Amino acid sequence: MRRRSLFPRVMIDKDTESEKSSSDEEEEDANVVSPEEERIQKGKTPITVTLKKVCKVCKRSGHEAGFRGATYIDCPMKPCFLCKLPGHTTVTCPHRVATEYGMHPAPHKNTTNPLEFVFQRQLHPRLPPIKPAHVIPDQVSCAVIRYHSRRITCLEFHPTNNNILLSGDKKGQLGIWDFGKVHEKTVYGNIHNCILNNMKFNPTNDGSIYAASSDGTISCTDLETGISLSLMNLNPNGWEGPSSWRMLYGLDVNSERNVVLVADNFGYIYMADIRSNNKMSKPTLIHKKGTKVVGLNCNPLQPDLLLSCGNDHFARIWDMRLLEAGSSLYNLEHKRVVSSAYFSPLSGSKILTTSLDNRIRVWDSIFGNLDNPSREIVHSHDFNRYLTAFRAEWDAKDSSESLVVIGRYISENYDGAALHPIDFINIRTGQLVAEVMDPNITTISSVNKLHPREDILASGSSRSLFIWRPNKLDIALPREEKRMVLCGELSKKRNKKHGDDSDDDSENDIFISKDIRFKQKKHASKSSPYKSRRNKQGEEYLRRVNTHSAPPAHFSSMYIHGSATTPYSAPVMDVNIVVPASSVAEP
DNA sequence: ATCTGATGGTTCC
DNA sequence: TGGAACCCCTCAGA
Repeated sequence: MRRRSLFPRVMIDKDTESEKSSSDEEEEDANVVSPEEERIQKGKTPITVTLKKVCKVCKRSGHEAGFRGATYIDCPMKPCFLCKLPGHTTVTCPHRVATEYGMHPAPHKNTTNPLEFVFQRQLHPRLPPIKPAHVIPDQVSCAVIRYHSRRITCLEFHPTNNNILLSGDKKGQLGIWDFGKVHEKTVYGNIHNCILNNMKFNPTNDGSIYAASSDGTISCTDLETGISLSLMNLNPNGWEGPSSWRMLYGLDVNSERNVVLVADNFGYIYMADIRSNNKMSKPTLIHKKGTKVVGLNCNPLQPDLLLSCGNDHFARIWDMRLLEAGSSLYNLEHKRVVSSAYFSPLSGSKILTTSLDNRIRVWDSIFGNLDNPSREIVHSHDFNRYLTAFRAEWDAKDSSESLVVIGRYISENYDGAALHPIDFINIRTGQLVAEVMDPNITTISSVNKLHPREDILASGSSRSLFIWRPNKLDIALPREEKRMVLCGELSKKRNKKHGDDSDDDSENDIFISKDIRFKQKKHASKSSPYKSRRNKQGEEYLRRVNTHSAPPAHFSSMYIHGSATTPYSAPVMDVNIVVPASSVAEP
């Protein structure tokens, strides 16, 4: 009291009535002050701080954006966060209800023109149906591991060993995980010293991998020894300021020419010879000068056909034999930054791009008209600064080249939990085929890769890695493994400050592995269904005690649309486009 | 439970 | 062209 009397009295006035007119924002409320306090203050005017409920997005009062429970309420003053069009919010966006909204499915050609017929047959000797439904699992089990110290930036499956997943992170570390033997992982932390942007296996030696990093180098790392050699260093003089520091983003290998292709943040492409490990020729400007080229992809059938994409809003097709500035064969225009562009993995005749305008674009044939995409699928993958860019990735096992996987940015309220699923999309129809999520994984899985040979999905979410596979595969597992249910932290990360840069993060791993088959939402029960055990290494883990029968089907980890066995429980709403009201009614 | 700090890149002027 | 402002659903650790 005595102390306070030295200062003007500060009143905190918490406003709960958002409906109040904004005119009273400026005026000071008449505060009720006891006569004694008034005497102490001796005429000092109280300062009133009014905490008015204000929309954190547009800073206006009358409505609030943010989570209400597990449902995110959009700011009505902004265009739809999903499709970016004005007039409605994400909640009522028709694309949220159905990803195929506004879609013109790939035409089933019923042509009588013999030329077209021949052309069509040449492109698609047989047009198989999308990967059969039974191969898209209706339930998945999942393994989780965390050994990266920064968020994951890229994933790659081993070309011959089915159980090896390679992962790169923002710090430049390269992780090798044998998810067959859940515990086995290796982290190489001394290859790069900042973001590992892309990696690709050496086509002639699957024991080594090439990686492009923002430190401006290409590395070739032996997976066994971790010994790495540098094929290129674009910053030989070290840091001379941001205007000269070159970072490498896009990377691919042209196996016919034995050349590693990389692209930098200033719009240039570089080549390095695999055999001599030397930089070849001079760099070529392939995107707008000064803009980042984030992706390079060689055509699987004709490696001299190159696809690039970047921050100048274009994906561009090039002929390697005539590679010079401005010589692109085609420029595929986008409305915003293109974060990935890939030829289809089998025929190489389709193109799939992911752009920050929240659209996945598909060109059905590189031999056809490339002026406009064949389809644009509205999908939430606009990302913020803390996430790795989303990329739509092909399923190389789908002979119809229709199935694509991509993580989703905006969450959905799944039985009270805000989850960010990983979406399987049929790019011929725009339909959402399946969504993968787990009630325990609340983070956004922006990095996803499908196994080239097996029904396995790998995801990178923040610093964690996930392996998802259908439960039906469990049938083939030995009994003990089949029932193996690990959940929880096996070892706590030591508190370690920066300083000695010893990079022995493998010592600090947090390891989590769990089976999510029967996982229920967190708040369902407070008592833990897990018991503490120790594994062979003496590490503690938690094992699920089977006290309950299987939960309701809608807690399964994978939701299949239109499936009779696993009902899709995401909210179904009327498509009702409304003009945003100036104020949203308070609950 | 609540808060905070580390973080980039794009767009606009 | 450069620089500042801005950016809707982060994440992890304290």
